[in-house]
Parts: sequence; structure tokens; C-alpha cells
Amino acid sequence: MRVLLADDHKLVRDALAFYCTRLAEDVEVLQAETYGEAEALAGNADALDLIILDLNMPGGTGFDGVDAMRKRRPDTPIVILSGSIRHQDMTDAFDHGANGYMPKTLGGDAMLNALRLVMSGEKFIPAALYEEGGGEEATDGLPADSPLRNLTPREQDVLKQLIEGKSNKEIAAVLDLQVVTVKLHMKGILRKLGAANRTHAVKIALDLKSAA
Amino acid sequence: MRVLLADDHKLVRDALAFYCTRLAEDVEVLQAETYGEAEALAGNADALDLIILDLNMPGGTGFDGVDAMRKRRPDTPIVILSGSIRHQDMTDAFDHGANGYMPKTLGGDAMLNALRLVMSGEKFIPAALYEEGGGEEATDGLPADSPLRNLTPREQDVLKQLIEGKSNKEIAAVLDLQVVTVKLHMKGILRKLGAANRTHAVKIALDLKSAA
DNA sequence: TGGCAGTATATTCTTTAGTATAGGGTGTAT
DNA sequence: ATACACCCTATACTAAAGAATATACTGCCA
Repeated sequence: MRVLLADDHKLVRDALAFYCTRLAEDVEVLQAETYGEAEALAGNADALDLIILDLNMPGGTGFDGVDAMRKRRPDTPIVILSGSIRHQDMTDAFDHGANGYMPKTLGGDAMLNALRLVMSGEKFIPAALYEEGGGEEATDGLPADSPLRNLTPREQDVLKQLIEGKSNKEIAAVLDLQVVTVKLHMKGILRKLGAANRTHAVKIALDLKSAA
Repeated sequence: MRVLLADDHKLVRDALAFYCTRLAEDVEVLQAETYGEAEALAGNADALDLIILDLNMPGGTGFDGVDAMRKRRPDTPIVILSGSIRHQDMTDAFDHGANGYMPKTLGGDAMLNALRLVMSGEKFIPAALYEEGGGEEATDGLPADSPLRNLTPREQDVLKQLIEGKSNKEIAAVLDLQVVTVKLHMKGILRKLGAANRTHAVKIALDLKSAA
């Protein structure tokens, strides 16, 4: 088994190389200190079973290096190493064809198992994805300081229906109200959210919910 | 090592049990056919290193069972088994404190490595998350089969503005069109998305974008 | 060359959305 | 007791949204 390992820090390379030797019986680790070295090794080596790339290397152009490597080795799993756990980096990595995104904060066993997982054809997505806002719409958990809290209970009822795309008439039916009353609450919602119209109010409300 | 395995299909249990025995040297697999059995076993067993729960079991109340198990065993990793790969189920599972979500379509090696990953303290998030639209407002990357793809370029332009909460007049100004023309495209959008009105269209479009 | 999809516009019309104003009904706190 | 905030309804109006139909220009494909 042959692994290509590119990172500018020797300490990181050594640690990773040690883990890699535990992946299988015969493991050969090709170490590279720059993208240039990594590409050269990738071009020469006959077979590669795994490629580990640091995201931030001197002379490295971010995801362009990933693209190049993916182009050169379409079938070899690529794992991105990163010091940060920026959510955008993660999604970018997978968009560029990576098979895993490993924060360097990952523990030894976890890192080893993550590499195993990738080798078996799956992708490794760190849990940080969820801890840093993976996208949710909690039942009704709103931040206490949200402008949505300034809405009266009835206005929140109306807003809830509004977000579902319902018309005033439909909202009136659901809440057992007259259409005029719905309009009344709607006016309060628009004023309090600073929205120009109902559709704008939906955007503002959803923004407040997701980016809390 | 002790693993609690709950699934109503014996075939699935047997297969999983086999994989579990390969996790370590001494593995004891406690099998349960219902949530009730699972909870009983969880209550009696002294130590548990891993809990595997099927999401759809007879008498099972979906994620309530997960909540109950998490409450009973706060520190034991829980992996959710599921036949489907519904994005919402996945996010729900992690919101309810699961440490992994394993589609039954996962291959043997991948499944084994996923379990190892969870045992080492990480979470297992299947790649399907990304294949089914895990990201958010990517540059313009939409799933190829999305109904949003059926929209003509101009309709997509209008929809983009619509999602911002703009009125037809404002959209016309931005796109340098007459209001009637905006209405024309709007009608196409409503028809293709199956929306009753513009606000409904926003909801549908956002749903398609965030959780395909 | 004729058909077709997409784009843009105009006219006419009905429905819905949104504003304004006015009234009456709850509570609850000062 | 009386203010205050919230809730519900009513009438009347203007503006916007949405449906329907018709015309016309483009590019493209068979």
C-alpha cells in the first residue's frame, strides 16, 4: 500500500506517517513538503492508495492543488488536512472532490479510523460540521434576543403559517380568524421585522432563524 | 466489549453482529427485536460500549426511542441504522444526540470502519449528506434533478430576486424589465414549482436548496 | 423553412395584499 | 379605576399580484 502525504510541517508528517503505517501490513509513505513535490510524486508513483494533502502549504494555491491532484489521480481517495475547522473550507473540500476533511485537532484513534473509513470508499465528514451550524430548524428554539421575540404570540402564529407560504385567507382558516384580523397581525409582523411585504418578511424570519 | 443491537429484521441483526465481532477481540452482542427489548437490555447491562438502533421498528416511536436511550446511557455512543437516506432524518438523528447515522446501503468495510470511527469518539456522517444537498447556497451548485433546474435562466433570475423579498416592480427595475414580463416569468415559476403564490414559491425553493 | 422554446411586451381583468380608521372585547399592572 | 397591551372584528380604500390572451422577436434544430 502506498500513501502520499503532503504537509509543510515535518512534525505533522511524522505523526501522520506513523498512523499510516498502522493502516495495513506493508505501507509505504511518500512524504512531500510542498505542492510541487506532491505533484511530482503523484506523477511518478505507479499506484497510490491514499493522498493526504494539507490545505495551507507554502506555494499552495488552496483548492487548486486539490483540483490538480484529483485530475491527476481521479480514483485515489484524497483527504484534506486542515488546522482550522472552517465550515466553508469543509464544503469547498468536498465540492472539489475530496473524500475527507480532517482537522488536525482530531485524536489519534479517530484519525486512524477516519483514514480507514476513507480507504473503504466512504467519505469522512467531521462532527464539527454539525457543531458549527450544519443547518437546522429547531422546533421553536429561538435566541432570546431575536427580533422574532418581539412579536406577540398571535403574530408568531401568523408568521409560522406565513412561512409555509399560505395566503391570508388560508391563515385565517387555520387559525379560525377573519381575514381582516390576519391582515392586522400581518401589519404588525411587517413593521416589527422591517419588511416591505410578506415575502420579504419570510426571508427576514428565515435568516433570523438559521443564522442565530 | 459489549454492543447493544436493535433491529426488527433478524437478517440485519445477524449481519451487523458479524461485523461487530470484528470490532475487537472479545465482543458480546446483545440483540433486541423491539425498542422495549432494547431498553430492557440497556437497563440491565452493566457496561455498554456501543448502541446500534434501527430507526424504523415496530412499536418504535422514531426519535423518541433515541431520546430515551440517550437519557438512559448518556455516555454510550449511539448509531442510528436506517433504510432510507433522508436528509431530514440524518439531521434529526444528530440533533437527538446520535453519534452516527448509517444507511443500510453502506458496504461491509465501510460499515465496519464507520463503527470504529464512532467508537473512537468521532461522529459518522454519511457522504449521502453531501450527495443529497448538505451544503448551503453554494456558488450555484444545484442538484441536477432539482425542480429548480427546470426553470429557464430568466426564471431563475426572477426567483433569485423573489427570494430576497422583492416586489415585481423592484424585480423589474433590477432586471431592467417591464412589470408584466416579471409576472410572466413569475407565472412560470409558480407553475413549475407547484406553488400557490410567490411566498409559497420562496418556501419551496428554499426547501429544495437546503434539504433536497 | 417551418416548428419550437425562450424572451419581451401590451391589454384586460379578478383576486389578494396592504393601509387606514374605528370600534369592542380581554386581561393585568399601577 | 384606569391606563395599557393584546386580541378580534368591521368598513373602505389603494396598490399589487396573478390569470388570460395576443403579438413579436430571437436562436436553434430538424
